[in-house]
Amino acid sequence: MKIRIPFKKQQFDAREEAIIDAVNRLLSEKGYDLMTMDDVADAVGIAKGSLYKHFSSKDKLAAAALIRLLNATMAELETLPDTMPEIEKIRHILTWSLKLRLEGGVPHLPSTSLTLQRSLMLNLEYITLALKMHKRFHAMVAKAREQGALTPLVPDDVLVYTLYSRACDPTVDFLLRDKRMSHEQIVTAMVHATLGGFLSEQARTAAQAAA
Amino acid sequence: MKIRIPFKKQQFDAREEAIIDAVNRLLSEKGYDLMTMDDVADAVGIAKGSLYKHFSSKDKLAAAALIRLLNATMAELETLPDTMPEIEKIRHILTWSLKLRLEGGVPHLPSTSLTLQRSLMLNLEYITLALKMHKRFHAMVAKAREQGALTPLVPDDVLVYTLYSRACDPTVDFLLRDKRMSHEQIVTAMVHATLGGFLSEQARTAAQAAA
DNA sequence: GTCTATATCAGGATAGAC
DNA sequence: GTCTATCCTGATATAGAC
Repeated sequence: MKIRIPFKKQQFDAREEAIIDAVNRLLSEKGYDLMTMDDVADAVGIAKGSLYKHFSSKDKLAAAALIRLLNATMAELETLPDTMPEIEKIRHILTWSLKLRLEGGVPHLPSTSLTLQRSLMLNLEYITLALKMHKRFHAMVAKAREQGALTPLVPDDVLVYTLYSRACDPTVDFLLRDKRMSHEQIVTAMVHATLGGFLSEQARTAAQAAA
Repeated sequence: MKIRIPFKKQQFDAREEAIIDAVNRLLSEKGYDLMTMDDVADAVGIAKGSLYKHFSSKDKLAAAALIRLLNATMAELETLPDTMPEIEKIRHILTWSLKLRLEGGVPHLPSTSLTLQRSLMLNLEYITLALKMHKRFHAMVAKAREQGALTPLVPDDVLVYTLYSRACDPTVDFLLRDKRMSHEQIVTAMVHATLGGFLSEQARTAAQAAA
C-alpha cells in the first residue's frame, strides 16, 4: 500500500528541514541567547511572521534542532556492530560529534544557556529522548568498564558528561581560530586528549599496540 | 613616608570590590549575556544609576572581573617554586582553577559569549594581560614537553587552550547538579581526566609511582 | 501560509533631583 | 555619589491584509 504524500506537504516539510538547518548553524555560531528570530528568518529567506507558522516560539525552534541532533546521535550508535568493543564505540561517537561540530552542524549544547535549559525541561519530547540517550551512554560506559577499558580513578558519570561536553569545548573554537591545524588534526588531537584521561593501563597498551 | 588613604576613597574601593565580587558570582551563574545590570545592582544593594558611576558599561564591568581573575591566576603562578617540574605546575594551576570555579568565584570564560569576546578585544588592559598569561602558559607547556612529560600525539596549543577551557566545562555543572560527588572528588576526577590525555608514558609511570 | 506592520516588554544607558 | 524616573534600542510575539 503506497501512500502518496501531497506536494504541498512535501514542500512544507522541506521548509521545516531548511529552518532547522539554519537554526543548527546559528546555534553553533552564536548560541541560543544571541540567536534572534530575525536571524533565523533571514537565513532561511522567509519573513519572521511565516517562521511563527512553523514554530510557535524560539524555545520550540531550538528544541526541534536539539531533538534532531539527539535522533541523529542515536541513529549513529545503531550503525555500530555489537561485536565492537565498547571503548571503541565511545571513541567513535566522540569523533563523530566533534566532526559534526566542525562542520558547523552541532548546536552548542543546552548547557550553554540557562534559559534554554529551563525551557527544555518543560519539553516532554526532548526530555524523553535525552533520557533515553543518557541511559544509552551510561550503559556503554558501564560495559566499557566491565571490559576493563577504564581507569578506576575516574567515575562513570564524568565520562558520560564529558561525551556531551567535549563537542562544545571552547578549546575547539580557539584551535579553529588559530588556523594552524586541519579539522582532521583537531579531531584526532581532541579525541586522544579526551579519552586518554579515562583509559585503564590495559586499554592504553592495547591502543598503543593497535597504532 | 606613610600615605594616608582618605576614608571616602577606602569606602569607594571597597564598594568596587563588592561589585566585582557580585559580577563574578553572576557571571559564573548566568553568563555574560543573561546577567543584567539590574541583577548586579540588586546583588550589591545599590541603585542601577549608582552602578554606572563606578563602571560606565556592562562591558567594563565584565572586563574588570576578568582582569581580576587574570591577575589572580598570574599571582598563583608566582607562588610556585622554580624547582617544581613544569607538569606539576600545570596540574597545580588546573586544580586551582577548578576549585575557584566550584566556589562560584570564576566567571565562565570569555569564550562563552561572542559579544563579550568582541568587546574584550577592544580593551587594551585586558588584551595585554591575557596575552601575558597566554605566553606564560605556552612557556610552561613548552618546558613540560622539554622535560619529557607530554605525549607527542597532542600539540602544545591543545593543552594551553584546555587549561583555559576546563574550568568552564559543562561536565562540572552536570556533576554538581547530581550531587553525587563532593567538590574535592570532582576536582580530582576532572584533573586526572584532563591531564591523563596529555601525559607521555614516562610521566604516567612517574605519576603512578608517586601515588 | 506568506507577507508587512505593530504590540509589548526587557534591558542598557542617561537625566536630574538631592 | 546615591537615588528615582525615563529614554531608546532591539527582540519576541501577534494582527491582519492578501
